[in-house]
Amino acid sequence: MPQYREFKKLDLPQIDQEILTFWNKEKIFQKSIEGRSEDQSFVFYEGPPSANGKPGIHHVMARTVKDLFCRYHTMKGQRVERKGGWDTHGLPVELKVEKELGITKDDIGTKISVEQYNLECRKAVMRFKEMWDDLTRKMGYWADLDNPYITFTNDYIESVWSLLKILHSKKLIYKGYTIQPYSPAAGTGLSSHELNMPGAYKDVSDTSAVAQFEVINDEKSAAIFEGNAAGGLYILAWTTTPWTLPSNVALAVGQKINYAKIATYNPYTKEPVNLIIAEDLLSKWFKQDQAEADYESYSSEDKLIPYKMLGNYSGSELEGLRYHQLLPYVQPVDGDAFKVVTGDFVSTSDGTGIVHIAPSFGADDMRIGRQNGLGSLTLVDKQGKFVDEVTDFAGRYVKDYKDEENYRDVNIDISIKLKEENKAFNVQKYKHNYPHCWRTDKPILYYPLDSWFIKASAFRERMVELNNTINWKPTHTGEKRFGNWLENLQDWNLSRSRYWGTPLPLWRTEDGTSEICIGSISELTAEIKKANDILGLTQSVPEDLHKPYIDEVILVSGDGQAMKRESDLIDVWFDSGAMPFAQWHYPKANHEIFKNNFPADFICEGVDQTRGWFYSLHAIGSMVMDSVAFKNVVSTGLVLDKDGVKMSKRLGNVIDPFETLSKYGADPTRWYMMTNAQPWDNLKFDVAGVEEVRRKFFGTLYNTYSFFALYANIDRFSFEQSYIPLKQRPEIDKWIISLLNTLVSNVDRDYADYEPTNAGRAIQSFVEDHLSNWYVRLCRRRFWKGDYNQDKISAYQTLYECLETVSKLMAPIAPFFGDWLYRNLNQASGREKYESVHLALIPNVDEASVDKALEERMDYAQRISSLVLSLRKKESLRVRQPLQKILLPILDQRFKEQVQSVEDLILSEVNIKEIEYITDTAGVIKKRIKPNFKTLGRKLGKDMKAAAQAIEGLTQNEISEIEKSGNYNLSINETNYQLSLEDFEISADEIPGWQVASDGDITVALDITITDILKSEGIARELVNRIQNIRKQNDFDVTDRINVAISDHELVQNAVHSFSEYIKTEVLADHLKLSSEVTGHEVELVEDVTINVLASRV
RNA sequence: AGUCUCGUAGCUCAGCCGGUUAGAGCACUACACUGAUAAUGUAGGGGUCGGCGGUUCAAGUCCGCCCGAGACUACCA
Repeated sequence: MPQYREFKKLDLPQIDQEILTFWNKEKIFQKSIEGRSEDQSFVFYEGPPSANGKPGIHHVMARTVKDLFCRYHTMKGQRVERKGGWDTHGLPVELKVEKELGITKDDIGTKISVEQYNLECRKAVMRFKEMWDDLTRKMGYWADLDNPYITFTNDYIESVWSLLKILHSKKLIYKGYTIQPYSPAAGTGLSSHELNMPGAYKDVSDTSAVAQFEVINDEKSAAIFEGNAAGGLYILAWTTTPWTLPSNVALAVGQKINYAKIATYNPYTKEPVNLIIAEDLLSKWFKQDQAEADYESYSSEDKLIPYKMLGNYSGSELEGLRYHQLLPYVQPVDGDAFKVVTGDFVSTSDGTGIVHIAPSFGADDMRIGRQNGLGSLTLVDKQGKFVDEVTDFAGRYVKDYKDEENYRDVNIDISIKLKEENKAFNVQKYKHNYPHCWRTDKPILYYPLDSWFIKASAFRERMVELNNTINWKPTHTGEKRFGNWLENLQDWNLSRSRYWGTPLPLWRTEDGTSEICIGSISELTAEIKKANDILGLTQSVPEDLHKPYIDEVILVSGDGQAMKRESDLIDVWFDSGAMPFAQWHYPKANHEIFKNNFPADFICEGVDQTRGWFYSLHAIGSMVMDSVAFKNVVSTGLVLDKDGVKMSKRLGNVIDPFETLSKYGADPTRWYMMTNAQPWDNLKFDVAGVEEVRRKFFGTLYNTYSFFALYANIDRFSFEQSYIPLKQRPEIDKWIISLLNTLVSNVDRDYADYEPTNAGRAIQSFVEDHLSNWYVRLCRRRFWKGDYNQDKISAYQTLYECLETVSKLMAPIAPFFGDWLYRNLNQASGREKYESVHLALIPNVDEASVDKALEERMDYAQRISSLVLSLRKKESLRVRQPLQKILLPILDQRFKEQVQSVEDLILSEVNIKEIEYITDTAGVIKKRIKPNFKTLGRKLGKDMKAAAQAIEGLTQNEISEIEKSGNYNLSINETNYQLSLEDFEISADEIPGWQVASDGDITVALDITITDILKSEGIARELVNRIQNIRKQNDFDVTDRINVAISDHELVQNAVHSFSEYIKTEVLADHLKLSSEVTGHEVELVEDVTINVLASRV
């Protein structure tokens, strides 16, 4: 018969190795997929990582979550394919290459050809693939590494194009311009990624100005002009970028904000003026004494400038007012201008409550401009200089972009001009947070740039609707973070002016009248042929669809004009969001596969992907398929260092995943990550925690298995006897099986609900607290004592079943150890046909074996034992010393019956002869009464406090009265309340004359009298213990029989005399004798008494 | 700056519908145990549950404000 494998010690990294080799050799991963039917599929999408950087410990986190649910569903009998993937395009790749080559974006096309550059990117992008694959294997992440999808392949690009074509044909793709961060110093637009680089936002001190915009007196404004004091009527607007003032086309007010009209004098020109400003902000610009000063008697020499209130207007009343252009260099031709509009973003937290609008230089401004049909002015060029039309400032940089010598801030000069022309109300330095270009360290500006867009906003409501059907873990990420984002969804800026990425498949005629979107290579082939024919060219489809080759392709419009490709690339997020389609090269191929694999049942990535991959998947799914792209999504938190600080190379607190895996093994790492905190909370990663998991959980489980293996091998237990019905098993077996089934049911539910932490913790608590620390400890003797009888077989079967079930339940989180344990059991017993736990199924719950009453009484047994042990401890009575009895007050019959049926367990656990149950006769037990707040609170309300006091003051007699009659009449503040037994919590408090210990409603007293016979038995047990130690020291086998000789000391005489048989059985001795001449080990029996013991093998 | 999340013992975390001694593990201290032993048990110290206010008979739990940490978003003028 095969033996259960036995080990010297627990070596988890070694187990990883062994199981990895086994998986490889037997192709377990493939079998786990192929063994499941295709119509039982569970669809998982792998979010593609970028292999141009090394994997970190946080990747182990997300991948553990991914892996465990895929494994779980496999073990539920589903077919779970996991196609790996690589994200290969995009800015991070380009930046890295540029850094390595020591070039900047400007050098591309000059110092290095685009061809060469893209070649470098292509080389760089898979640089760490091997390392990633290695990590994947070592951490036990099952994914198909041999057939990954790769975003830079022609097939992938073709699929992406086909999606764009679908969107294009739905008229969802348009060219427009948006306001984007732009670095005049570097001459390039910046991505939000670049703007989010650390240090990009800096506190800077800028010249800010409050400008006076003079309102035109016309029909519309007549009402506002009414009651004016001397001087013109001006609206005040504040800006930190005076250089945008020449491009001003509107002023925005808040619809619901209240504005005041006041009369005062301009602080620079001293001219009388009427000003409009948000009422709440008056105090920001005017002091109390200015309000109190007399407006009429002001003269220009006075220091104090008075003001007086003239009227109040709401924002809506101001809407539509016209004003004279502030700095009339150029007027817009593409729309209306110089009027007051309303904007929802206007607040009164800063400035004047009125916002100056220059659509070319602000995203909000642009948006509000579009909404109101405003024109725009762009009086600054791409170098950041004023254009010629701005006569007096023409050619001057709006910020110091070039480190010019004697650079003079043009904003100051503009402010001076405004002051002189009675157009400035206030000019001062203002400190604020402003983004800077990470490369040049110069302030960026926001500039209108041409872009291609997807009209995602048209699907806003549908996306929100679909999102509500997605199961998000945690909920708030989906409802709040993602949901809020969708509700404010803007169009998707698709284009990127870069080099290494999927080219936009759009060709346009010079004048923009004709455009074509290419959706496939065959279409491109046809179009090229057409162009060749008409334009007389000899081009062909490029072998590589990237720049620069694709840019060389000229197509032809319906009317015979040449069409050139729009030179932009597409956003990489579109690449990754296209993976449900593109990973199968759909729609060019694999229609059936695609149909079976859309949408995903489950995806998982870090929270940082909420607006990234999660969004791009969702958006494309919604727009193209009118469907969610995934049904369940887990977003994992960040992995921080043990002090809660983000890991970074700079701080040197980065944890190398390979080191952790090889030192502790994959399973403890995974287990720690899943059970220490919910995976969506940030994890403070501390290797000490991994070590603790290894020791406590894996160590305990290993010990339990080792214990089982040791005795099962001796008894040659291999589960060959038929399964003993639970009814015929001892109480404790039924109990652990009941707990086990409860565990299976909970864990199965938790896994199904994407709650790995609860699942792991439940398994851990079962193994540590119940299986090892209670079941095995109490049952030890059943395994090593006596014949191979029904009781023993029952013990083996029970323990085996627990271990086997645990191996299955833990396998999703700890795939190596789970499989190792399963195989160790199964190979010896041959109980199941599966060669790996990952091919097995999560066991079914046997509802019939769950016995809550049994679980309750075992809980009593544990608590009572614990109380007795603590009493022993207080009295310094070691457990080996038997004691006669414990006293247990009983409050109701059920409790007594429950305890009685576990009495034996308690007695042997705490080494006591009997339990004396004491009922409440003659007031032996003193009781304590407490109100049951839950039931009483509802009844009594305000009287609760007084009632609690009254109840706690009840006498022993009154308490017994309540117990007997079952009700009590309580009168509080002249109100009578009829209370019943359930409104009280009565428990035993003390037994006068005895030492007691209590835990909740259980109270125990211990009889500490030691009779002679008890004392002898105690000594006998001490002897057994010493002899066992000697056996062990001598390296006897646990089954060896021995002869024993003991010094003839008076202390041991009685013990040996009365308990000879007991001692002999315990230590497997054939003979036991007392002798005056013993040459064995010298051992201390009790304090100050030393005897000699000789144990020799028969 | 906004949105979201979090704040419970020295550390990592539980704490369900609000209900009265606020728990567990680690660490620390002491004492036991030792046919599972690179384990284990018992006991002990350690908390104004981030702060303030509110709702309620009752708040760690619900509400508001503030402080602190983090993530995401951001030209708020």
